[in-house]
Amino acid sequence: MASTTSDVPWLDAGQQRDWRAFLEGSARFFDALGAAHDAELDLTTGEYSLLVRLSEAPGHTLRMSVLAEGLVLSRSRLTHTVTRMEARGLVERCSADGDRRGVNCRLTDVGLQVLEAAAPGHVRAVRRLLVDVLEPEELASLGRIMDKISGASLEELEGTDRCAS
Amino acid sequence: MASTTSDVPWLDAGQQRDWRAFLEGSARFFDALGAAHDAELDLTTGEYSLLVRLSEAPGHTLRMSVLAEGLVLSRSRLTHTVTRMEARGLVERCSADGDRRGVNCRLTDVGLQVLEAAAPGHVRAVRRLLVDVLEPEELASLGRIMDKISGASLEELEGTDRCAS
DNA sequence: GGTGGGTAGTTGAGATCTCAACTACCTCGG
DNA sequence: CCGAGGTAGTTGAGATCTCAACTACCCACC
Repeated sequence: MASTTSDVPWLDAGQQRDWRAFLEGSARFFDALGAAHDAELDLTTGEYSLLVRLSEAPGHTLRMSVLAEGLVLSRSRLTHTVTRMEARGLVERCSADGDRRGVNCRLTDVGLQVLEAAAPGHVRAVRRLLVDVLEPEELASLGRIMDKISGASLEELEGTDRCAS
Repeated sequence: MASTTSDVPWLDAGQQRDWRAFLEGSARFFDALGAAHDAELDLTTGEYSLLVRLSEAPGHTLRMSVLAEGLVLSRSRLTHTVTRMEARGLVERCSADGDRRGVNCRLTDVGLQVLEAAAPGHVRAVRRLLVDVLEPEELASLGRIMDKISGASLEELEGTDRCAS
């Protein structure tokens, strides 16, 4: 884009390069990670993340809304995903404690087994594509930087329910 | 995940944190960027990127395969996307020069106008969510790091056609 | 000069995602 | 109590994406 119209703070060449590197790098990374999952695992990356969250939760159980927020999924998308995973027996819904609107999602034994079977392949892929590609201090920088980015986006969408519609 | 099974090089706590920061940060960022596009622009982020590529190409024209590779899209997805954009008059297909299998995609005048109308809002969002959030040297680091990540993923998928099926 | 193997792009059906209702519940003020 | 307004989750229809054929073409070798 030529920067003819003024009063818009265009990006300079370096910013442009860096931003595009981010755009392209994440696209390629998530694409390659997805390909690795397709090739050797029975779970998409999204399903895997969902199971991981549950496996870390007390009682292997989490409220739908907590899952949605944590996984950066819309409520609707989570509903559909959980429905599919429930049909496969990986996960089950149970009504929540006090609030009768709430629904809990619980990891089943089968789900745990599937997760454990998938974990090595997943971790190998994350190493191959990310962790082992960077110097330790680069990985740490990436972590710090991405936290800042998370923060800014979170702030922008607070109040809104982009991922909670 | 507890790391009981051995012989898999699990991530240590720091690596885990950094990797998850990347995962969550990109998800939140692209979600927020998409929301910004929805709110003020007539183009999704993907459509915007496609128009940008064309606008930078000689003759505002690019081969489908080049577009697909550059945008990290499968051939099939690009076909569908271009079909929809062509129906909106943003872009047009024309048969390529020497190779009669090839198809060129060209930016139309309308497409250029729409792109120019969208650019300020897009750039503002990228600033707000990324560029202005980071110190200049952080943005530069991010760029370098993401280039390395791109490289690793590209290497992994070379030969394969994950994004060219 | 034709045949085998590759490349470019498309197609359509099924899977997934989005968006806007919609149900059911909670909460709080009056 | 009851009603208004908010929250949790679901639903279904339409949009989009994926995957596996499929068409058309190029190339190189015999």
